[in-house]
Amino acid sequence: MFDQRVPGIPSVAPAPSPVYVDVVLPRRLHRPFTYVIPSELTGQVAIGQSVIVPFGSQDLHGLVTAVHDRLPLGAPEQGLKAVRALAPASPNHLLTPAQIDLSRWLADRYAAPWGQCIKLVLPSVDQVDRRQSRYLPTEQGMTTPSSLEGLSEVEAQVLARLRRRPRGLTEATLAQGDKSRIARALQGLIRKGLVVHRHDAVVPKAPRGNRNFPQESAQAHLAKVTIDALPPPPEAAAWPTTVDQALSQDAGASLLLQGGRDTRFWCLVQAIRATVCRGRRVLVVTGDVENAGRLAESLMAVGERPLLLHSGLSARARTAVWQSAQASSATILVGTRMAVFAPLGGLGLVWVEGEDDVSLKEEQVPRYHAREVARRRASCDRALLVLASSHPSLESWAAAQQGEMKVCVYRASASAPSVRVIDLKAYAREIPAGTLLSPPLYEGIRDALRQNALAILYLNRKGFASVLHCADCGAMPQCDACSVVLTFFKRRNHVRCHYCGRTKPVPDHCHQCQSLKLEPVGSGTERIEEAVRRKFPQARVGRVDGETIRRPADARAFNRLLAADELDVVIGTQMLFRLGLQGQAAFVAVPDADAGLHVPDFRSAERTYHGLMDAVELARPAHAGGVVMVQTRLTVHHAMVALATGHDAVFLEQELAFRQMLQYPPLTSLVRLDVSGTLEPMVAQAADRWAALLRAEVAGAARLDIKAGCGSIMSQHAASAEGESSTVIILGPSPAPHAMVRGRYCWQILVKSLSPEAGRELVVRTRETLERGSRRGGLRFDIDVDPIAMA
DNA sequence: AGCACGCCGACT
DNA sequence: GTCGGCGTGCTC
Repeated sequence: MFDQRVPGIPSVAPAPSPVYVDVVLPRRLHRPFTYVIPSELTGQVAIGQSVIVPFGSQDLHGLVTAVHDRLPLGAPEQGLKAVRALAPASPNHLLTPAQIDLSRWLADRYAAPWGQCIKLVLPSVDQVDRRQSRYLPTEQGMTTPSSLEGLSEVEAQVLARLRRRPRGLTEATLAQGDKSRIARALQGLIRKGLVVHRHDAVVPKAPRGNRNFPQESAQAHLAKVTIDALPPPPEAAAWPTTVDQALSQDAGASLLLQGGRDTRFWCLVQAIRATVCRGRRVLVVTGDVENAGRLAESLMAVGERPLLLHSGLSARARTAVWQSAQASSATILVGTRMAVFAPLGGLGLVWVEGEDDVSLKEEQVPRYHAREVARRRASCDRALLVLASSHPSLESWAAAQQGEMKVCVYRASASAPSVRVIDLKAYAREIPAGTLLSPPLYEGIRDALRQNALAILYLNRKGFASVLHCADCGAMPQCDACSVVLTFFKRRNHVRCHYCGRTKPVPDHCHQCQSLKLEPVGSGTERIEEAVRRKFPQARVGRVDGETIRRPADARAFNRLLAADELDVVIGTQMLFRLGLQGQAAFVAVPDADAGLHVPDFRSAERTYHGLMDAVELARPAHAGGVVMVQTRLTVHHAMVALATGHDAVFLEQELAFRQMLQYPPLTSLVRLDVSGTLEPMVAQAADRWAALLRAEVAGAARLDIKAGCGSIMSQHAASAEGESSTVIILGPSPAPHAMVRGRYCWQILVKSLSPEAGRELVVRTRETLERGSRRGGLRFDIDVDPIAMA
């Protein structure tokens, strides 16, 4: 069809139609695969097009990333398969250049296979409906008497069933109940030529209906008027002007917004209106499903019509939302992490709500951080990026300090409760063993009960490790090199650093105060609930944690209980902050604020501080009697000082200084490498090999630097000690904190580097060499760029 | 990633 | 002997 040469005119190199395509498949594969374009598809295959290709024994949707008119380098010369079909010409199967770029960026940024990244920008590539493939008896299978063949019992049964249904049966129908047995029999029958497996590569049906919008509340129209008329909260008076200026900048500005939940929501509504006025679209991303739902509902209540996208929706519902976003029928989309890839064009505002939330980081490959993707999307569309939270992440705050974004702090001082930091050491003798109930805490609860008001106890015991601490001063032994808490191994009687893997004998005295009372901590918090119940037998006590609140329905039930005034004291973990109890408690206590510091992670102080801030937010304003008590043995810790004085900057500046001193993010860039497999010695050996490879590369680069530059010769010793002079530092390998996960042994290596690219590039290069070697023992090599926690 | 194939132990 | 569980290697 393309080859319409006019006869008579000599064929002077007519632009040849491409004959080969590179296809990226939605699998964990690092390279594209080359296919032949069959003659009937000549001229119809373009970059960005989704195609159906045979891959092994299955048919897959893949994405065309390149077209060639001759065999591309590296492709096998024979045995190439042909593209089976084009995916239907629906927007569902066509990536825009922007989406291709985003997926490519993601693959580079997070050292992830491109195919996996494409799944995020085009979820429907993964949906070739396998249930539509059918098994059919062949002619031979229809005619041969089954008794004659060497068939197993199951094979004979399956063949008999298929003979009765010459149009074939789907695997789902055939394999009811007994999957693998029948699948195996089918393979046997196929091998014997009695059955064929036919893939019609049917594309999933287009979803019906337009129920993608959350229910509109009856008062929405009225509400819109109300909020417009509502004066801005005094602390955020400057916001409308700030947003207006930011939106007017053509380059795409970034703002770091810090404030309470209600203030932030007001700011969001203002920003949305200003953006929509300019004819541009809005993407709002937040950490958890409930919050996304709540935001969407609140936006509905003020008259907006956001699309809602999160992992709680069915695949079909998600596809529908995706289509609506692409079809431009919506201007606002609210959702969780995954929503940051929604195909919403012409963005004017990208809002990350709760930008410090760790759930914005995906823990599966590709291990992206939605905040970073949001940044990328905003910059591609020259949109305004707003990172909003009650307490900024250190990353974002440092970026603001560097002048990369403007900071807007809208704190309503009037709504702050009175905060008291209690020194547990001072009450050591008065506290019943293991209960942590100091006299002031006890009084606080009693006062709240007397007023018939709510008391909340926040127990931060997430990710507890076995750690030693000094009973006198509260200090915890740390790794000299990594400055993270050392984990205590009782059986081996040693302490170990999870970052660099070094072990030491258990120290016999505290380095801070020379006390000899170093003891393991960790069990005290469990007894608090019991102690509260015993001390206040008349109080109605409720517990909120991962066990009591499993589903959103549980949270609603709990809220109903509270609303009906059925609870006096609520004890809980971070889960407390998701219930929307902000500003409701007369008394909030944190019996053991240090608990969060017992996590061997350089971010443990930041997490602890954020948890404490969230706890403070649960209390009423001081003028309404709101009191917060925070108990600690580390009263001089910057988190406690910041909390006691109410000056965020105390914490942020001090913490940033620590990170700088110890070369942690945000001042350096971190990559965690996971080596896992079924045989421990092989895993350990492979991890050693990778670390050695990395060190060799680093040393090689350092030698080059020396030759080129200063000429001073680094001694062997200094080189192997990886001194400050090096821009890349390799820590480990060490067994992962949870050394065995699902029968696989895990080891990890940390790569610290001054430039993010240097670390990433080094890691990717060495993985290639490593994977070229043997892959026995089920070894896997995973890369986590900017890890948020140790695995 | 997902699938087939092959080897091995448990059971009819 | 058959069944089904894993470990291993391959996919244009």
